Amino acid sequence: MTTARRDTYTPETLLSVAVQVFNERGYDGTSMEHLSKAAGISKSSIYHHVAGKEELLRRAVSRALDGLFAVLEEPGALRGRAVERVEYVTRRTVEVLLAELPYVTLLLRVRGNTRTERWALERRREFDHAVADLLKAAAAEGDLRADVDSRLATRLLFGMVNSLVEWYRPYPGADHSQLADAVVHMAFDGLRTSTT
Amino acid sequence: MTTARRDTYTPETLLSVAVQVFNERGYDGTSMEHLSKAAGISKSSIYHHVAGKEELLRRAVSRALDGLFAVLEEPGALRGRAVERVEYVTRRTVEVLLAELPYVTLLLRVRGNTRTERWALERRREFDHAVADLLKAAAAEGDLRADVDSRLATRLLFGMVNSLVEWYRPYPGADHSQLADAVVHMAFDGLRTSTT
DNA sequence: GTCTATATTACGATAGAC
DNA sequence: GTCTATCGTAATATAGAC
Repeated sequence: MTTARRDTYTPETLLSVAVQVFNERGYDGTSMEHLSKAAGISKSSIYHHVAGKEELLRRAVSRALDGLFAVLEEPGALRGRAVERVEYVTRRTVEVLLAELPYVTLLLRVRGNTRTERWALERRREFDHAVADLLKAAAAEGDLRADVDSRLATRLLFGMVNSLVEWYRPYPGADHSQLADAVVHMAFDGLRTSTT
Repeated sequence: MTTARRDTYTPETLLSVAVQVFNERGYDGTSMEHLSKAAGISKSSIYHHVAGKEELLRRAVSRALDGLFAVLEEPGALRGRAVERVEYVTRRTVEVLLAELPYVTLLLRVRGNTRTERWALERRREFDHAVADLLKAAAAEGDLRADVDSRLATRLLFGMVNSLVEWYRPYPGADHSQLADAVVHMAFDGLRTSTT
């Protein structure tokens, strides 16, 4: 668990170490002792950079949420037919998830035990609702199946997207857009070769 | 399966209380004090029924794993075209997940911090691998898309299925087969009305 | 079977030297 | 900025009465 020590830490560089440990052991399963060993500095040195464990969590989930909400403001999410906007948001959500993998991973595992965690859950709900509205509009325009509730479809869609954090591990030169294509294709066209 | 509250606890009735608290607070975020208050007995009384916190986790994930692996032995998973077997296993997995919701929920959240958790993760991998083999066979028979890797397809499929534990809450008279239909339909035929 | 009381360790966080 | 030392609390688990 102990890693090589760096020159000096900033809140940001310390955060990257902490998030990695949080994701390996779980937030509640990670002690300040675990963090200090992973960072190569003492427990008290960590408190020089951040107020405590929960601030590290807050910084991490904030970064993830900022990335996700920014997608909703991009032109591709605001213009065109609803179905195209849904596909765009889905694809970009995958890309943000992969680009900010450790931070989004931590966000998706928050349980709600502290105020910070409950705030994160609330913001996630806002994001999901925005996408659910898009799905509903796409169904109303006749481009998406109307026999499945939009809320259910959104949940299944993001269940699939979010599950990427459970197994995807980046490698040098990884092509995120290709994986995003596969996810969008499966979500909108399904696994089967021909519809029955 | 009896759910009636008894005068005194057995390991099984205590387990149902513990699993509920584990799922609300997370396993690591749950103390024996939390469990004792939820069960209405003292901490030391819990130790009369089980050896400790980890035994409760082991019993819970074992129950979930037994339910999932049993699906693979059912006739529908062993006979017929591969694509039909995949659909059958998917549908039955959803049904087992919903029938044993608290136990499967806990299983899907283990991180691997203890030996019990690592054993659970290993068994989950075995299950996923069995389904990936089925998917590969279905693609080889031409019934499933061949342009998506079978392991990737399996991961996305079960990402969607497993995400049910994040939001589904049972209610009296709930129709699990209907939800299972919706999941299978979305996974195999997609969200779109017409393929492009 | 359940309780109170307690042993023992681990945890988050702080104090103060350098 | 980092350290050692430590505080106060909360954790898992046990002892022994009833």
